Amino acid sequence: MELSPEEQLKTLLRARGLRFTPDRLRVFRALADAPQPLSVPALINIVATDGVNQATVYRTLEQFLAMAVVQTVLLHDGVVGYELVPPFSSHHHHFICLDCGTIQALPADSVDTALFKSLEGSGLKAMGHKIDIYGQCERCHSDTD
Amino acid sequence: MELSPEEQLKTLLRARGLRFTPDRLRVFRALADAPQPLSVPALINIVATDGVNQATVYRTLEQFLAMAVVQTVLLHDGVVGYELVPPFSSHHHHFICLDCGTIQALPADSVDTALFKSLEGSGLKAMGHKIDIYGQCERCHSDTD
DNA sequence: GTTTATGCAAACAGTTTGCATGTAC
DNA sequence: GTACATGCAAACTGTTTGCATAAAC
Repeated sequence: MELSPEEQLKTLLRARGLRFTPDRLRVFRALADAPQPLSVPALINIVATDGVNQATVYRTLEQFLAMAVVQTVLLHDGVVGYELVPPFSSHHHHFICLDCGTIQALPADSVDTALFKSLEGSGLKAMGHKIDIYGQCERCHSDTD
Repeated sequence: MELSPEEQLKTLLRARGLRFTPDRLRVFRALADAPQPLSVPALINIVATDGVNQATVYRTLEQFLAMAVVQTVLLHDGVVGYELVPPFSSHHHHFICLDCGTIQALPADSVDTALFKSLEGSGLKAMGHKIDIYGQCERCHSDTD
């Protein structure tokens, strides 16, 4: 049977002797509900409305990172962002249009297969990755033709 | 004819009304000589031996970023690193070992070819990308066998 | 000679830490 | 009841800024 993401979080916390508290759930949900990775200030801002303290956010992120519940990604302007890792979120890549700035998710399959193939025989064992592709989306591309 | 990377930097600076100074060249060389992206403290540490001031490093990085001479990448522990962009450095991707934290450059060719192939027929036109692969390097992988 | 770059030190912002209190188990 | 989690405030670190001086052009 399948556990809900929040049940999985509870299990993971228990396995480490940590407690499943309302504040930790609030941080988790803020990340789960966000359409994009969140910077620390953005995350603090969101959960502050639920009365979660700054220090608690920092401590929680550190634990989630150690538990591999979240991962860091680089936002456009050199700021570090946090997002849930699979299976807590779906695995995908991003295509960022340099003209109009829209970001669209790319299905992971074809890219991933290609990627792992390219490492064959290298002795490297890939366990995760992050891909951002920049260019022109269909609409902007046809505009310049 | 081909200009050397340092001549190109000079030209780019001049084009913006900025000056080609010894300190800027030292920051540029530190980045060019580094086998990996450098965190700000690491970079400060390196050029400090040449007598470059902290504030100068921050100001120079900001300019290089605006000039698209450097780009930011995410280091293993959620720290932001800086590296030269092509044509100032060769185009490559990174393999980050989750065990020992070392970062190694991957030749771009095989990965890139695979990547562009995966976009065929999508209507998307890729112009640039950034790939980080996480996993175990050869040494750490054999340690756990 | 003019304009930009740099060094210094102060100001600032973001992050971490210690300790008393509250809460999950 | 015990051990962990949280809130608060102070301490700390990294980053930015203003201004006087130095250097590039």
